[in-house]
Amino acid sequence: MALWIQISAGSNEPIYMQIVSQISEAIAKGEISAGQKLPAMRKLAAELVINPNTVARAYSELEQAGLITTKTGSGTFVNDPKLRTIDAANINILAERMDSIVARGINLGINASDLAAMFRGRVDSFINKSQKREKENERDST
Amino acid sequence: MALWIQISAGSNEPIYMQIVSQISEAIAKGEISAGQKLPAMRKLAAELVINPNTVARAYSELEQAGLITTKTGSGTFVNDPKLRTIDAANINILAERMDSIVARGINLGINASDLAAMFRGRVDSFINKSQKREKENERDST
DNA sequence: ATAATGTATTAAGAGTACTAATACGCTTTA
DNA sequence: TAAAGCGTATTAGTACTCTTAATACATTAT
Repeated sequence: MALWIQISAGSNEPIYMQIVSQISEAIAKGEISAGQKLPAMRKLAAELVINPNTVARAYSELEQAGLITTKTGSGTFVNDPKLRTIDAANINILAERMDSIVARGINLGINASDLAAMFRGRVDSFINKSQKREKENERDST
Repeated sequence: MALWIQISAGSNEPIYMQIVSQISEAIAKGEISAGQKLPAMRKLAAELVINPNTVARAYSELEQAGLITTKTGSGTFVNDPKLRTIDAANINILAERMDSIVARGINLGINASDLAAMFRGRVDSFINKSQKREKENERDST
């Protein structure tokens, strides 16, 4: 378990957001499992050569999103996916973001079928990794 | 043809971006057709009670995205969709945005099938409107 | 106790978003 | 040709965000 997070300083995306995105996606893909401990804020900050407050900001966002839980003195841990609840407001935000992508894709000249297929492909790549992980975990615990 | 653009001042999304999004989606849905003239910057600014420069900023973004063309002295017009070219760089950006949405959806507890179906639904709603428009245009020109 | 971890506060610099005021150049139209 | 309409460009200022920095504090683990 080393350092899977890569930040690019030249990006227009804020550093704390890059961290949020990468950890979010890692959790969705099952690359980090429930209960697992994330790197300590100071350590991660040192490895990425950024300020600890920036990491704290990222972890704070992730906690607010319900993905992790921080315990003072102990560390930061990934939540159990089963605890997550589907909120209507979040669904709406997701729908709006989808609309934005759909408009962008169509305006780029991509037809409807290709666009849907593309999205399906991205979903599958998440699920495949997630299922791989589950198998590995089963084998490990055996 | 009145004013379909609605901006909310309290939104965290910048005003010029709200304009960009709404016009982009309107173009994708075919609610604005190729060759059609957009509202003059000053007029739109007056109607929305915002600064003309903000509208100029929005139109500038749309032009850079290849969706519209501005002609000094004449006005701003929607481009012909057939002229749009699919760029690899844009596809990658689209893929990244999809990944972000997929992670978000899965982490919210939505399963893969539902997520893909949801996206498909958004795509269809665009296409349906687009086709409706095409029929109306055929009828009008008859 | 000591080390490790997260929390909180305050301050400052850099960059971005938006508004504002204004002037200029091109095109259409009377 | 002159006026009106439209987009372009520049400069300035205010407000907000991102990031770093320097600390100090509270809780937990060893």
